Amino acid sequence: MAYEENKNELSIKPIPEPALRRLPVYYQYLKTLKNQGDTEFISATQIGNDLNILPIQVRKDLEITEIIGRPKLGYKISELIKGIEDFLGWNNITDAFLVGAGNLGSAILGYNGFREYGLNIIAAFDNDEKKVGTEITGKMIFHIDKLPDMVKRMGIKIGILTVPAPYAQSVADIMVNAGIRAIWNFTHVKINVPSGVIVQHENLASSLVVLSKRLKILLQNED
Amino acid sequence: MAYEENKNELSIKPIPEPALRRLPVYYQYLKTLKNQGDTEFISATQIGNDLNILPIQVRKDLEITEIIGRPKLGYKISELIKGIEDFLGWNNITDAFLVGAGNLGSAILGYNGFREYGLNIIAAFDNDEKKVGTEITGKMIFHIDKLPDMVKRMGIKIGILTVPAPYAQSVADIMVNAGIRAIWNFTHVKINVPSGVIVQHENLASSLVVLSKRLKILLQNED
DNA sequence: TAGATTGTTAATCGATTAACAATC
DNA sequence: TAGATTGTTAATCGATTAACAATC
Repeated sequence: MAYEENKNELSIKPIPEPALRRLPVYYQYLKTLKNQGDTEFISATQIGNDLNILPIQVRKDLEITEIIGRPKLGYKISELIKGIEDFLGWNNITDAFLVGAGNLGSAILGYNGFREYGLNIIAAFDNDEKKVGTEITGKMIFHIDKLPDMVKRMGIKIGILTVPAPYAQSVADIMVNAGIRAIWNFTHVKINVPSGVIVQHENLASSLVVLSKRLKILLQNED
Repeated sequence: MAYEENKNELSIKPIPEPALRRLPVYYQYLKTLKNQGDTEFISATQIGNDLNILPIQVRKDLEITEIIGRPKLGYKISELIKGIEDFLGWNNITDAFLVGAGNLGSAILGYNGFREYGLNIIAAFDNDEKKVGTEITGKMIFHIDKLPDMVKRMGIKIGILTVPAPYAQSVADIMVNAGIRAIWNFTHVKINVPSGVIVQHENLASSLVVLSKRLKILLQNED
């Protein structure tokens, strides 16, 4: 019947972004639990306590991994970890390039933790001849002119943008023309890209505003 | 009458966090407009077009600054800028300390843009004797042992945490004991603080997950 | 067994979007 | 004046939270 069409297996249910953002938090927590190694199962109640999230929200969030728990026992830790990895596709690592090997760029290059989340930054680019040809924490720095060729040859889809603000748009243009489909933008400049290209803007000013408003309210309530 | 009590001037209406996060985006945009200097007024329609936000949402967001626009004309740019500054308290600058003068810490120290958003990082701390006593982009590096005294003497309320993950919790404890009330946490470790202290966790893994899911969906829809 | 915890269905809450009279 | 744009009130949408039977 027509009204049952959307019940079929292929219908893609949209994943709420807030839940998506919480998954890596659970993941890191579960990894720690597993390393401690003193329990095989964990309840949503316990996770919620430790992470300051309501248990019902924990259950809802974990539901999207399609891992099922057992009443009374909770969830099997190893299953949950595997479930999150599978859902987020962390088994097959995605390669990325970074452009702008300044302090922030170097910090990101040096932080190998993203590999755990399926992202491998394989090289960096800069226009500073002094940096070109050197390595930062094991990653080669190439001249920005080499980017288009290398993106095409290696089929790179993700670019990390850590250049000074005035260069942000022009470097983004180079990325897009080369075939980059997703830009992780760490500059505080809004960049324009054609449709079919994603920009994830890491907006520190927004976070700062939230922090200082919360602090202000906190301090106000004290006097 | 009792039922009118919550209508009084003093009742604090909660500010939706999503709207709060968008304010700095409008602010940066308006500053650029002002510098170009070719218009005195701007409509929500125009802002929405340029920023890819629905005009009605722009109006709702700007409403919280209590700046009123004029039908047909729009909002006066200079009033909006002032309105956002006032609402977010950017006139009186807040001082902050940063702990952990590695690459990421240095990047944040070197980025003077936060002063525009009311935050002034006045010094940094580290436990590396080689760094102590030196300056990074004009900011002195002190030994971490000096932190408690200086926090108390200067009445610092905000601490920025950019130490390696294993030190995150213990440094946070030092901050809290010293009197820090808000911690901007750039490590990927969840830290525990007593009530009355705020933690703003800058979770890059969450952003990365959103970016890669969106990219995956984009690429899937192409074949 | 009794009690804790699950998955599921329903209720609530808050943010986004729509509708529209007022107006420069 | 006519039309674009405002502020405000109402409708929609989606995420969070509550309720509860099923169950190890």
